[in-house]
Amino acid sequence: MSILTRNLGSLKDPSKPEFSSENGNKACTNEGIGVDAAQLYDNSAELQENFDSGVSNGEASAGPSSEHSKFAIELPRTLKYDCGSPDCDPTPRCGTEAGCMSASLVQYGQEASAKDSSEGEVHLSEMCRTDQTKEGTECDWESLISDAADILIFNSPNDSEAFRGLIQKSMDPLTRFCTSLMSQLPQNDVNNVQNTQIVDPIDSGEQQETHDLSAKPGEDSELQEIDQTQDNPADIVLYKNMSSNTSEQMDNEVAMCMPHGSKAVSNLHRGMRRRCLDFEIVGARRKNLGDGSNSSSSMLSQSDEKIACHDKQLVPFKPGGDSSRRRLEHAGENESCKRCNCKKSKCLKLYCECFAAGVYCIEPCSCQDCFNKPIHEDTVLATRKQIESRNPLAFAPKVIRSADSVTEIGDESSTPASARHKRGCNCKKSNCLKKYCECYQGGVGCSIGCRCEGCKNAFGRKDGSAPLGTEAEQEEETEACENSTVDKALQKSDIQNNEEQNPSSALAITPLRLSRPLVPLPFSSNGKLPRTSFLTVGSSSGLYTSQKLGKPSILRSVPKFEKNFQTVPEDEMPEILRGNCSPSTGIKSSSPNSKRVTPPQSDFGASPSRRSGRKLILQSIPSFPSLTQH
DNA sequence: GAGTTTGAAACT
DNA sequence: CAGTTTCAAACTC
Repeated sequence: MSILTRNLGSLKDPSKPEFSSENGNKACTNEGIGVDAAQLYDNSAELQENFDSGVSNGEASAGPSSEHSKFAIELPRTLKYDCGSPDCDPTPRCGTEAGCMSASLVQYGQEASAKDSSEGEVHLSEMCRTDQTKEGTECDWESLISDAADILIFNSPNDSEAFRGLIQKSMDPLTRFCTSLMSQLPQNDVNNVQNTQIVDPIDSGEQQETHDLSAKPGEDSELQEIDQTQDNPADIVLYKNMSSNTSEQMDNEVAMCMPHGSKAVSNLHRGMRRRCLDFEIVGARRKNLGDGSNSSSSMLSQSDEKIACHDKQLVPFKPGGDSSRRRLEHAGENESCKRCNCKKSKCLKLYCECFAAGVYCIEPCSCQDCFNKPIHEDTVLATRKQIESRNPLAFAPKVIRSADSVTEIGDESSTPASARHKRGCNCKKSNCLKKYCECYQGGVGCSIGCRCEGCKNAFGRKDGSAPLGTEAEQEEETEACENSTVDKALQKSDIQNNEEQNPSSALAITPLRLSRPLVPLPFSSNGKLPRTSFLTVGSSSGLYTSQKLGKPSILRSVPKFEKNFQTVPEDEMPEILRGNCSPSTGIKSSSPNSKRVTPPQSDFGASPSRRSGRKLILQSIPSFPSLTQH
């Protein structure tokens, strides 16, 4: 609790000392580091603007959509955490996304603070209306809901409750969403809520699908276990709070749907903030999983892996200390979770993988003078803002999934791979055969946009030659996905990536830095290429698709899938939204450097993978009106 | 584990 | 915008 409170306080309180931590003095010296709360708020405003702009681009109903987009962005990110899809490589990406989430959430909260509560209310109410009235939007809601569920689980339980209704709703027809939500809230008992929170997040992944039903029964048990197993009192407290505050939260939920629940709105925002900040909870959860004693653990195991990846984000704070240790152990299993080793950047530059990934540094990091910690949240956000101001895509996923079919982007076609590095590499000596190469590292082929020399990228050469060529590479590729050929593989992986990376996805301007591009940690701990890694950002694709296709198509298609799969893919929404949000969003975006940036493309197409269903959903999700370009 | 290589990020 | 420097990861030994 105390932690939670602190976090909230820090977020809300502009006056809060920027650097409370031991490093505080250093931080001040750092340029750009010392940013005041006002700046942060400004960021929020900017974000807001981005969204609005996106809206303007889109349809008339843009207003609401903007809010949607916000939610979508945030929510999706969360999903990533759990998304444990069986296929998914529990790679670091997860962590990254989580980080994104946190960041996004934070910003979101800031926005809320900065903005008029009334305004927020309107948006929310409109959202509800929109959903009710529009089928297309339904998808959005569902996705949002599912996302929300994830958030709830991983982030603060309290907040999650607020969404509980939404989550439940997800199961129900959207049309009834708001109304039912309100009516249901009262009926729900705490247990259910908790269960929902826990379970839903998991759902996001395929596993989730499989486990959803099974999981629910054990939800209570799981929750209990958490309490029992938790080393960290703080975590326990949080979970318990959830139950205690249920009524209040319920109110909040209702407010969300309620047209004029300014209070509700504020609460909601607050909740989001809390989620962002309360990583401990997640950690607790993880611990739980890590203990593996639970019956539920089995189902969580997969997601757990991912979660482990998120350790950084999830466990920025170590209230208890023990928890972090456990996590580490856990994480150790998956080396995929990387930690930085920054010496001079203070982990506030893109040099820092953690920072670049949008995640906080955690214990395992060997960094020095690290400011990339929750305590320095302000600094981190400010720095981010700075960097983004320089390069809006700085935090976008480095690898953008693009549909092969999509030709608009142009260059992309050169590479067989469906995904591309947003800027392209500039390798001179590695021949794009080592992880020095971001394209290779990201499991994507080089494209025309790359300035590499002697490209031999196993995933696809710059010249467009088939991926794979070198024997050694083939091995890797084979491992990774046999994919060199493969769109399918890519798609499959894309799904994961989308969920994970997307957040920031490609989309050009991600208003909220939330999403962190997945950290390029595609490679498995053993150094093999991550199967999923190459997949890349699907979300962006979603966005792209939406733009191209236009809302109508999207909306129509989406609902269909949604119904089939209640779980909505996390990222897609956000990406799409982002795309809208960013004025420039268009299909292409150019990096400040004039380096080539490939917009995310969607490959709607299908992915044969088992996740296909899910993937489709994600892509289709972008039903937001604002998304459509015209 | 230390040292080297590499290329992105940052700076000029 | 190009060139240079800085940085930290990737890699090698």
